[in-house]
Amino acid sequence: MLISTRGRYALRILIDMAEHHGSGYIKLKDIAERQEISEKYLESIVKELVKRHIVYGVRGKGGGYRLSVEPDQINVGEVLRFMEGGLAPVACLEEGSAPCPKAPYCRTLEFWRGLDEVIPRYTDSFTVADLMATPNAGNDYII
Amino acid sequence: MLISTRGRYALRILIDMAEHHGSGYIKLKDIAERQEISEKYLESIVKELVKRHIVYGVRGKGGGYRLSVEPDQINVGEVLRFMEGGLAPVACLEEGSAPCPKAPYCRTLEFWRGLDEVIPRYTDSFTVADLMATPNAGNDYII
DNA sequence: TTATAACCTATTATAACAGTATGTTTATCT
DNA sequence: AGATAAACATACTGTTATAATAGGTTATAA
Repeated sequence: MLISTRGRYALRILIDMAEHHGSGYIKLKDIAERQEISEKYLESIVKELVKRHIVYGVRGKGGGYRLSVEPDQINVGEVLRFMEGGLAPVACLEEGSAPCPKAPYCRTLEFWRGLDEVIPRYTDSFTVADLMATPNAGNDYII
Repeated sequence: MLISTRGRYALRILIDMAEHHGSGYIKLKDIAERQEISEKYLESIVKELVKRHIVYGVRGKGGGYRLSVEPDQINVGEVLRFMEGGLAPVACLEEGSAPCPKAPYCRTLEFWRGLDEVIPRYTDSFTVADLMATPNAGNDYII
């Protein structure tokens, strides 16, 4: 599995925040209820989004989270990459991994490199705003 | 990680077999030595290739394995898919998984579907013969 | 000063991955 | 016929990542 729940949930959190902006700060508890994800688990995901300055949080009563960037400025590929710690399809292309000694004569390396280009080319062509506008079969979601 | 060692090694085995065809049957022991992969682990991978009729094996002394199909007829995407049990980038698109109840109003589903198309479009455009012909930086591999 | 909500640290259950270990069957060679 | 060599089969195991939980601390508003 290329993308785990961390990447998937991060996108859902960002879309949820974008859809509920304007009315002050958004509580994790509310996101958790709407998205049917454990609040505690969301915390660990939002923590990363805060660290990356995509979201900012205010403590205490009346506090919560807000996007610190417009949805059309949040790149989906970038979010997935830092949530997942990279999107390399194979271990030998993970950044920080030791260079493979077989690389000079490897018959598969170029194939993997190509796949490793194709994925970000796709993911990076989306912003959170694009996801919000995604057409759905039965778009009857009550906001 | 989208692709585990099983998929990676399977391709290396197939390329190795293609490069050493003609001289009778190829012993797993030899492949294991050339590829520096444990023979026992290779067994479990080749087993799948035999099951899929891409490779066939002959027991006993002088036995070994051979490709049962020409390298240009072996699709890389297909090999990866059955070795990995699918290449879906997210759990909700795995075949055999329960349909997601959120699908009708999911803002990310179409995005994932798109990624799930992009990956096979790339992988399926390669055959084992293509991999063999892949240009390398320092192609000094001794066959 | 109490309620609330973000923030922080540690722990845990499960499953997949990557590989081992041991043995059985089938074929060839002497 | 017997030794050897290879595929084939089944079961087990250590390690790691995932997907959370649990329990607490700090900051803010009413």
